[in-house]
Amino acid sequence: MPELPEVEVVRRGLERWVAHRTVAEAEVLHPRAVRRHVAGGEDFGQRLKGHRVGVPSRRGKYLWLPLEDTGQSVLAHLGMSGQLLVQPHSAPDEKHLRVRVRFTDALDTELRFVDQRTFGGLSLHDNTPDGLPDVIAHIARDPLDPLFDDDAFHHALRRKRTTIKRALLDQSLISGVGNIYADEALWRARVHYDRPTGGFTRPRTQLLLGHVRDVMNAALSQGGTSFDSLYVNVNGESGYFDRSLDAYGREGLPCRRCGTPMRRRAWMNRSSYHCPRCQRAPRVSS
DNA sequence: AGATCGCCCTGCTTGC
DNA sequence: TGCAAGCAGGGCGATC
Repeated sequence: MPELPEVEVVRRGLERWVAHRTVAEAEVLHPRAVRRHVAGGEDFGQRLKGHRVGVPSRRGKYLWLPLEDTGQSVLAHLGMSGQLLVQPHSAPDEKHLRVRVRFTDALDTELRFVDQRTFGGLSLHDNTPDGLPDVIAHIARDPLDPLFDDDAFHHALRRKRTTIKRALLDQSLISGVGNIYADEALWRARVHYDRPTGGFTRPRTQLLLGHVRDVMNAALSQGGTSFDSLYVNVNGESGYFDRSLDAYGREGLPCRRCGTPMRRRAWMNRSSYHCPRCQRAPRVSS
């Protein structure tokens, strides 16, 4: 499940292996992969053809490839199971290959979007004056963005009548945090997922943000070293995703701080993992 | 209008 | 053994 660090690893791979190449042909093999492109797969391919790719950018879990001199970008979201792979032409098609992009140069590689569960996809959008695809203008900056405003985040938290894990997953408040890193950061900060945000003090917000950044940077430093030249996103198969987790997936296992068995709770159609001792539930649970 | 919920999708795991 | 249900879950649109 790619979250910010995994997507950033992909972005770096694309910057190295795809930037500044000109599209010869884009082939859509599954319509759902480009469902956000209303005009359809054929049109999507035609519009990429002949354009040069600029430097890939990222905000939260979204990444995009600017198409130079068009004012547009190819936006990508990996969803649950998406991968962007740079493969030799001769590599056999992956079972869940959805989109293939070939380039005009003589390098023997092509870009492939592979996605088993098809929650992810590619689409083409106009850029805002900031160079951001217009459809993600509502996505907040992510906590590794130098322009992320800690103080504004704190005030937004206090304004919202919600609980802390919901807030961490709200991409309009802070982007790039998914279920896994939310649980990890909350465990590190010793905060229960159902704690109301209205009562957060400035130091408590700062502490939590620090842990969010720590856990993401740790994952990033692992991921940054484990992909090779032709495999941009390994998505769980070869190393960077098996980083040590302290909370997520550890139901029944001893808390690494206090030894108390970790708990899993059904939460918003998914799971929340926490230590019942280190992360005390609020008195009035919603 | 802000908060909440259901749905999209496929493969692996679990249980009867 | 075989099938069905459960589970993984980000984001968007509908609904309250």
